Amino acid sequence: MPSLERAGFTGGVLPSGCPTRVLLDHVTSKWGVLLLIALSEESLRWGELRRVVEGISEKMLAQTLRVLEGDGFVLREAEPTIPPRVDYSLTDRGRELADHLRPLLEWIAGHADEIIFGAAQQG
Amino acid sequence: MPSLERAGFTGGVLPSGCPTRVLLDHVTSKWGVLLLIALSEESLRWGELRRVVEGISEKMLAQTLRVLEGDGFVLREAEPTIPPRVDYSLTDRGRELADHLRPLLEWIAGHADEIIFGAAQQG
DNA sequence: CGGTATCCCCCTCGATACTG
DNA sequence: CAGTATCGAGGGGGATACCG
Repeated sequence: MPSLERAGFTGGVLPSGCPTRVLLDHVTSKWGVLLLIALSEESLRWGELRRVVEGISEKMLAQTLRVLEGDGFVLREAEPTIPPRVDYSLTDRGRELADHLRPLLEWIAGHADEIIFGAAQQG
Repeated sequence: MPSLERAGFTGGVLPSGCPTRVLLDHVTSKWGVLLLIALSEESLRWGELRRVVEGISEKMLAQTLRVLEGDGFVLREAEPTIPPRVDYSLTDRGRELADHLRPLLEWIAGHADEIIFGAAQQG
C-alpha cells in the first residue's frame, strides 16, 4: 500500500521525471480527464467521443487515446467491417482511475461558477 | 448539489469554455496539482515551495501560485520584514479541493511503476 | 529572501487535406 | 467511419538578469 510518503513526497515531493509524475501528466493532460470521464459512463465509438468531448480535434483525440491505451486505461476494440467500427471503453484499471477522477470533477463542477464568477474568497 | 449531469455532462459533456473546464485547466495545469498537494501538508514559504516541488522554475511558481490564489485556493501572507517572509497556505476551499486530489495522487503513485514499467494490461 | 522583467525556444495543439 | 500526415501559429515554460 504505497503512500505519497513512500513515493518520496514528504520533504522532497515526487522527483521530477519519476513514473508518478509521468503518469500524472498523462492523466491531467488537456484532454485526458475529459476522455476518461466520458468513457466512465459508457463505452463509446470514435465519432461519439468526438461529439461528446466538445472541442477536441481529431489529432488530439487520437493522440490522447493512444497514451491512455498505452497506460492500460483504455481498451480499443475494432471490428474489421466496412465501414469500420471501433469501440473505446475503460479497462478495470481505467475504471479505478475514473472512480477517483469523478468526485474531483464533480466538486469542480459544483463550485466552478462561484469560483470563476465570484470573488476569490479568503479562508 | 450540482452533479456532472447538471453541469451538462451526459450526452454533451462539459461545453468547451465553460467555467468547469477553465477551472479544470487551472487545477490540472502542469504544476497545479503538485503545488496544491505540497501545501495540503503544511503551509510553506516561497523558497521551500521551490525546493519541495522539484523542477519548477521561479516563473511558473509565481504564475501558478497567482492563478491558484485568484481561484481562492491559496492564501498568500507576506510579512513586511527585511528580509521579507511570505507564507503560502491553502484556504478552506483549497483544502476541500486537495482532499479530492490526494486520493487520486495516491492511487497514481501506488500504480505508477507497474503502469509505466510493466506491460499495458487488458481489462 | 522573494520576487519581476525579458528573451526566446520548442512543443503542443488546431486546421486542413488526404486515405483505407 | 475511423483515422493519418503535414504545416504553422501560439503560448507554455525555461534561462537569465535584475529589483526591493
